[in-house]
Amino acid sequence: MRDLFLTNTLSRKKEKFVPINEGHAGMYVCGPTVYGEAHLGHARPGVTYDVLQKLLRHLGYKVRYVRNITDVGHLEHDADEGEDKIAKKARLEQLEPMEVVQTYTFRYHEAMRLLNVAPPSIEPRASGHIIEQIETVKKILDAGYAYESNGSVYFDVRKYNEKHQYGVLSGRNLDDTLEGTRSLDGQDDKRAPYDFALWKKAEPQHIMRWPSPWGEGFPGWHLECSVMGEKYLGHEFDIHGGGMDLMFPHHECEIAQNVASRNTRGVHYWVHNNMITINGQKMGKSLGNFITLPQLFSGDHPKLDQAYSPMTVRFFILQAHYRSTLDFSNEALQASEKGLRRVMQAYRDFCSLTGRRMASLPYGEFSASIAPDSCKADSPEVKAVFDGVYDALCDDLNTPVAIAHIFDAVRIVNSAKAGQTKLSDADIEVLGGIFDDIVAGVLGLEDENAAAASSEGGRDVIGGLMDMVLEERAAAKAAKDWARSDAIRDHLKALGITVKDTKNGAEWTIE
RNA sequence: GGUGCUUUGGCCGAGCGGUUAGGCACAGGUCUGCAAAACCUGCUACAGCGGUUCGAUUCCGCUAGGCACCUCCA
Repeated sequence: MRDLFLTNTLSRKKEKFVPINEGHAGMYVCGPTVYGEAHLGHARPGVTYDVLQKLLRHLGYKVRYVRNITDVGHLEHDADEGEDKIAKKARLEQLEPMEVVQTYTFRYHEAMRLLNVAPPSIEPRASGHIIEQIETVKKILDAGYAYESNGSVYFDVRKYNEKHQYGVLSGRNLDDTLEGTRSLDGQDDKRAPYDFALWKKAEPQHIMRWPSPWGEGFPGWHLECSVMGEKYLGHEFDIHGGGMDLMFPHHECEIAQNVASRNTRGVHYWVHNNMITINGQKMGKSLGNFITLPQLFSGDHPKLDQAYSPMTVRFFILQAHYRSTLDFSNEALQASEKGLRRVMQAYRDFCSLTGRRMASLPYGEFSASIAPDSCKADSPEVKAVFDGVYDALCDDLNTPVAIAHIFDAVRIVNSAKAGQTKLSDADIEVLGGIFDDIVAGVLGLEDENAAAASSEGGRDVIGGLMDMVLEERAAAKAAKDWARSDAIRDHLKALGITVKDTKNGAEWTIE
């Protein structure tokens, strides 16, 4: 099996991925808190870990991918009167909290589906694991790393830090943390400002509440990931992903909870994606500078010059390394749109040239037609593409470099199409594998044109009609009736069909 | 204030002690009734100042700018 290297936040270094169980990979990723529309920022982890998951599968691992839905416990502030995000939204919109959860879970799924982000193996919800969370709180209390206070239970960070290291992940020590922690009102129940809630007492007006040994309440935000990760992936598992902004305190608390409740940090590889910025600033809810995914897809936002297709957004994200910030701009998105079009056009041309079919991957599936560790290509150029693509992807998921090599493949295909070069059968097989397994499979780029034209067998009907129309135009051209042939082309253009004349006759694509 | 990251050509964005990343845009050419696409060619940058080195965009130091986390955030 080809070696995969990942940057582990714990060591701040690239490490070779060695799974706990050979041939298997367990991965947990922090999903959304479903109290609002998903925005461009949410697309980044969605796409990043989708690619990681698909790469692992392509390399031969059996993957269990768990991505949670946070539907309770995520507070506005860490203060006691901080309101639950879901409950607040429910109050504002006069809905049941679970109506809010349902609405935005559905919309999140819809956005992910459009981005061709495969659904996880398991998508657990915090509210569905209250019992398990209560059990974990008990264990932490029993271990002496938590205390009850006025109906709430808090994690005793100082006590924990005596034996263990609070801050291993984010690289800070307790004194730094103390120095930076603001004193918020309403924290009287806590012994120290950096202590965090495992269980919160529900105030009388609080709707989402569950009985517990400490009275009616609800679980603290950090708890769900520890609990559900353990439940579905085991005491220890391989990979935990999430946004860099979750590193502290969320993931730090997760590690502390794991150690306190089950005596292990639990996670072997911590992977963190960087943020998407706009005008150099983090795109986020609190700054209000976000563009939602539906807005992006429709173009309906003052900052958008045009609509951008889901695949353009996906390609845009993949053109930067996941650990770098990525700045949103119309220019950058437009460049991605054109670059993507070039890749997909070459993929289409490659298929028609060689009589292959484009990989049509049902939602969530991936392709594995070539072996990642043996390249049978004849030409050095094709070999270089193969090596370049796999080396890049296995080197900490370097998608921008992989894409750079895919553009080399595009050039190879275009040269062949122009009759400038010939491809051997072996070269065709390797290139086919690159397109099917990597472009369509791992990177998850699908042909939006083909999808439109081929829906429900429409391609055959449309194809027949197009043959008819283009024959008509060819006849006009033969008679040098340029007005007529241009009129046909203009008319089709107005319908969203672009016609290009090539040496081999007219070609058409639907926008 | 604490901690960490970052500064690449017109734009986006990789990378790294000695190599042209790549895309977009731009210019010229080939092809073409026109258009589009494609192909070929051109465009060689790494904030500033020092240092280490045979050699630095890449390592070290300083200066300046930017960002993130420390409070909810993907």
